[in-house]
Amino acid sequence: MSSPTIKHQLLTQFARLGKALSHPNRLELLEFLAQGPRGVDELAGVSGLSVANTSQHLQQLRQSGLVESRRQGQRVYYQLAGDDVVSLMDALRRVARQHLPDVDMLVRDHLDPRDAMEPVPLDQLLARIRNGEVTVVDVRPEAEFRAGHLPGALNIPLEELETRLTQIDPEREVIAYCRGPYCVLAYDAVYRLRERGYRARRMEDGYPEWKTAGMPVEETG
Amino acid sequence: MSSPTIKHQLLTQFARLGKALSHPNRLELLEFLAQGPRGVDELAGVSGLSVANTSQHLQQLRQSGLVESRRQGQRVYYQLAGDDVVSLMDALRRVARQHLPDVDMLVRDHLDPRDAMEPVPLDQLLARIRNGEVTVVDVRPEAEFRAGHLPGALNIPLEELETRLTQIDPEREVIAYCRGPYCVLAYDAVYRLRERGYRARRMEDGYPEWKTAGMPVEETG
DNA sequence: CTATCATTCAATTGATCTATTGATTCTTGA
DNA sequence: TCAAGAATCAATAGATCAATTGAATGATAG
Repeated sequence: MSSPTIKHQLLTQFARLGKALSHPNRLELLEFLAQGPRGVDELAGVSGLSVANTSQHLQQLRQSGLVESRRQGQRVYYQLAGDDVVSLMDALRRVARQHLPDVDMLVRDHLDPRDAMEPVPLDQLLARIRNGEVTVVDVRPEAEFRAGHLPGALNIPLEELETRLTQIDPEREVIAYCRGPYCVLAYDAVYRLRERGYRARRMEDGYPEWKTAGMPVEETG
Repeated sequence: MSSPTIKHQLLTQFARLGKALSHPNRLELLEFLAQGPRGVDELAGVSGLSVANTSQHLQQLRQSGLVESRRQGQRVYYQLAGDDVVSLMDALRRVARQHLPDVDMLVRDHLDPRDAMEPVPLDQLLARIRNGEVTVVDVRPEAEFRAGHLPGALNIPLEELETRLTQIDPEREVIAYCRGPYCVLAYDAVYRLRERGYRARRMEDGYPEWKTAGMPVEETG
């Protein structure tokens, strides 16, 4: 061994990252943060955790280098440390899907059946948006939509889908998207739209991946 | 929340993967396994762990889906579950390097100074090997070399480097490689060769990445 | 300066993880 | 069938981690 000490130090550091990814609550927080910066209470709200607990998990994430925080007024905003964190989570999901039978089963049983309709790849979609061929529907809650969305997207949170169907042209194809590849919102939306006769498909991946891929977005700053 | 149960189940499964990556010894085992299949006692030997401990870590890795095992005779061989596992580890290293100051410091202080010489990218190297322009030196132990190596590579384990210098043509450029991007063996080799006046450079990444990239290899067996 | 809100800290308990030890299973060769 | 090597299993003690609780900090509005 040329330098076991350095090697071990490096491995210990890498393991810190793994530890950060080893708790479901932290992974959920990372998924929310992939949407964009969020405050602590906001994150506590959507994840159903106590504020103190959320804060502690976020600090672990910060110490592991996955997220950063900045203070703005009396609240603290957390955000992913970089796009490579999104890539890391993608790699994690891909391996899980590929090699954990339980994951494959969950996805197959609960998500895939609704998705016999193949998802639309990002790059193809951009061209069709510019041609005005499709109606892009963002089914996330309004707050997330406001923080950033696809160009020309129509925001219809899932709960309002039935009541706002009239806003969607039945002649044009509908592309729904939400938070990410395993976000069920878009699946649900496509499912319900198809039930009503719309030609609906799901966008492959979600908003964070779209943005990470360098595609144009509309942001409210 | 459309289906919190499924979501939570998925996150829990993803967390299993993170847990597998949360201990330095397991990461080290994964790095060795990235070289190719290995027996338990072999892994225990190179990692310095007891056989029982090694076995238990390997079983955790297997349960997390990262590695597979098969019995051959009286010994059990473990191997990575797929190339996506290598990608996952790459993503992990990249994020660590980017966002953990300690890692960047370690790499900068101990590895980078020896590497002012820029590493050779994989794709460029292949062409130069075929032209016969370079001497490719594999500095890993002989056992690992035998399991698989770059086409035409010369195996000179680091300890034997000084005694076998005569086998290297001083006129041709030397490209050294070993186990991976953070393997210190190749750094050491380049450093020592340069001390003696050779034109030596390091291959970017190591044998596992080369093989994963679909490049040609020579395998025994 | 005080009251209030958002966040963090500190301390506790119960749960999970790790390395070691010694016994056990499984396979091969005699 | 028996003995030996390889790997796993089972049980233990020490360490680390997670969620809760209540107190403490930091920033803003009045």
